Amino acid sequence: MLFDEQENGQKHLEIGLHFIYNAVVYKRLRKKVYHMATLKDVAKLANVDVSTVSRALNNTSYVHPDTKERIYAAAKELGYHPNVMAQALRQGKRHTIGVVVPRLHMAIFSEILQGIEQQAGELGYGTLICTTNDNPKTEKECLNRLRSGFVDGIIIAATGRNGRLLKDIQASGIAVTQLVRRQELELSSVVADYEACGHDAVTYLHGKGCKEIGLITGDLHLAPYKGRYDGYRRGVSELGLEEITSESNREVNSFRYGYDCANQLLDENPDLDAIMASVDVQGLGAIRAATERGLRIPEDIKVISLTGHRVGRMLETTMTSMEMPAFEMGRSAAKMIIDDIEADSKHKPGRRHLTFATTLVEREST
Amino acid sequence: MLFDEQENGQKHLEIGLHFIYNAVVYKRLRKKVYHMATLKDVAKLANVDVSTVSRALNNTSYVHPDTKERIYAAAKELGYHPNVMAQALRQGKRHTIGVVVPRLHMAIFSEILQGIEQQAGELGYGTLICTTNDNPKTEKECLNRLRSGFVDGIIIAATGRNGRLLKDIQASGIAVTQLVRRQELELSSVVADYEACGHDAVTYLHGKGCKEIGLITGDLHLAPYKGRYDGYRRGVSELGLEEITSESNREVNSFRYGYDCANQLLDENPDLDAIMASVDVQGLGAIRAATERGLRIPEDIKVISLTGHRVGRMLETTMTSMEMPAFEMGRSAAKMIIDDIEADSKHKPGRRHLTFATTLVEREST
DNA sequence: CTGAAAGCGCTTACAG
DNA sequence: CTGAAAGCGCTTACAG
Repeated sequence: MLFDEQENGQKHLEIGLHFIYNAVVYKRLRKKVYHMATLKDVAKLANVDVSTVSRALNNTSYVHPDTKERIYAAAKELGYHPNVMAQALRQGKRHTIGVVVPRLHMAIFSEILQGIEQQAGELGYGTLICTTNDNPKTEKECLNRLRSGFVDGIIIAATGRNGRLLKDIQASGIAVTQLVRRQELELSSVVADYEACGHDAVTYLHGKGCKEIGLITGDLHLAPYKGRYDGYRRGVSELGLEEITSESNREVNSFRYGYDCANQLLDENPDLDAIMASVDVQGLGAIRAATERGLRIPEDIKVISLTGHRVGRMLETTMTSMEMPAFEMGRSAAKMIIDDIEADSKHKPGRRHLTFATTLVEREST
Repeated sequence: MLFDEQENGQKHLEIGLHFIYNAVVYKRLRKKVYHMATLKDVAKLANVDVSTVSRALNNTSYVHPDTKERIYAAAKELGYHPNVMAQALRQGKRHTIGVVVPRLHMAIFSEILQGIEQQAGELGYGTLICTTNDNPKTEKECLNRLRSGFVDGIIIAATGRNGRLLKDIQASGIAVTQLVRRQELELSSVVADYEACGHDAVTYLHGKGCKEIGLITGDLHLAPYKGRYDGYRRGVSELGLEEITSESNREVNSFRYGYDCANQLLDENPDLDAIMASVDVQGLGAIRAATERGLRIPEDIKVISLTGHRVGRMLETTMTSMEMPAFEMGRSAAKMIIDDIEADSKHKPGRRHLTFATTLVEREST
């Protein structure tokens, strides 16, 4: 079989795939109960008070050079590492931001995440990542977990079903920024211009001579799908073309989704000359479906993805796509939320919405 | 140009890609200083001591039903969420495991991660993910961050350059399990049988009639590359074939790496009839290189990947690969480390090494 | 059945 | 320049 049913599911077990355990216990480790060195240990060894150690180590006020030296030596000798939980509890700041996304695998989110991590890292923040698989219940659990003291802020590509909870979280003092999906206008966001993206793509294809342009779409409750669809519709209407769309009830970010929709589009529209896929893996499915029917790409049919992902460049037929500056979007979202977190409570920057332009990158599929 | 230089780099900026800021400040939020409800607040409202609230909420000892009801009502009214930092500080357990991997994007790690997350979730643990990009310095920073109170255990696909640090961390009471790469025999591990994988692949290709089989390899300091190479060598020697390998100084987990190595192999061995790629993205590069030379796959040349990743199924020419049970490996690693964490300190299970078998999945590229 | 107290590891006014 | 003390939010023996 070509692909298995669980392509994006949790239980990924290819048929005929077995595994064996070669559990070899090499040696039983004698358990020594080590005790991570604490400030107190350092203080005792350096013969000063814990408060002095704290000040010396954090450079938070003047400490006599000699004392400082003793303290540093003691800390080094004991391999002292501050306990971040205690620091956080005391200071009310965790220097950590939570990132909640539907998925990482084969999705634009893994590119965005690199931007978030880089920017956060530069500003001294760590990230805590949760994947929801677009399940509102999972999302809710993630959010509740994060809100309970793990993070100072949350960046989320939401399902749109926990808007109330997100606003509660924001109200309780944890910064929230929406990423990719602007579901709530009351919360800050960093997104791409999906409407223009859909419009530009259909206009481009028309310019290439296409007359019957199909759109593979997704859940229109989600802003990006809605935006692309709106842009497509506007373009189609401006150009005097017919609106042709398809969707499926499979996992939306999947090869199979694109494959099924493309087949449906081709069945119902024998003269179809272009397919617009919402995301790259759908585009892969569409390319495969067209190829199986003996259609040549791009001669017989053109394929474009509306969410450029790095895989598009790596194919036998590389894929034209509308690319969003994923890395920069990640950086922006991180910057925005950290600004929020660190702002003096009297000067919170307030809600902001950022929209990035997308760019057409021509490759071989059009 | 076909691909840009930063394919796997940090600065992903496709040429000609610009972005605009449409920063629209919709409304300035009046900052209310909310104060997350604490046990104390609940206690006051329910008119009992904090200790009773704690016992009631955690079901940790009998509490009078009436009292319990008052407490539940109060907690609900205040929207109480326990502060995990405080719990962790008090209990010495964080119910969180750190996961340190080279990358998530287009790599097997994102599949493994799903297994880790599922298993951890079932056992009440969260995960904290760090990516190192195989940079030992970044890895060191990640580890130091994690060890300082964030996690109870660390699952790592290591660079192999911080072995000393890892052992220190283990010694300091934080469980450590190696994943995918068994670099240190003193630390537990969950890996696939790379040696058999390389051997089986070359044997399979020979069975298909191939006589000149090239291997695209990587950093032999890393156990998986070393293992596959050893297996390949054993196979080649058993079969009386010539050893043909190639490597490049590009980012190892990249399309370009595979593309360059395939071209080198084909330049130096005009009769080459098979290419074994270490990972799927290399395989994509090899397919592309072969196709550009007018070679047909699989008729003129066969391509196989030694690390099956979901993308292999989604291509115009689907790719044969040796697949490891990534999801199960993730589950195992999580189970193993949580067993370790929760074991009574007198009965630590000790070091264990698990090796999973890989399975050949035939597709169209061979 | 429930309260008072100690303490997890830190930071930070407050004295001196 | 440095110490003593309070407190972040919780849990858990110890009493009663």
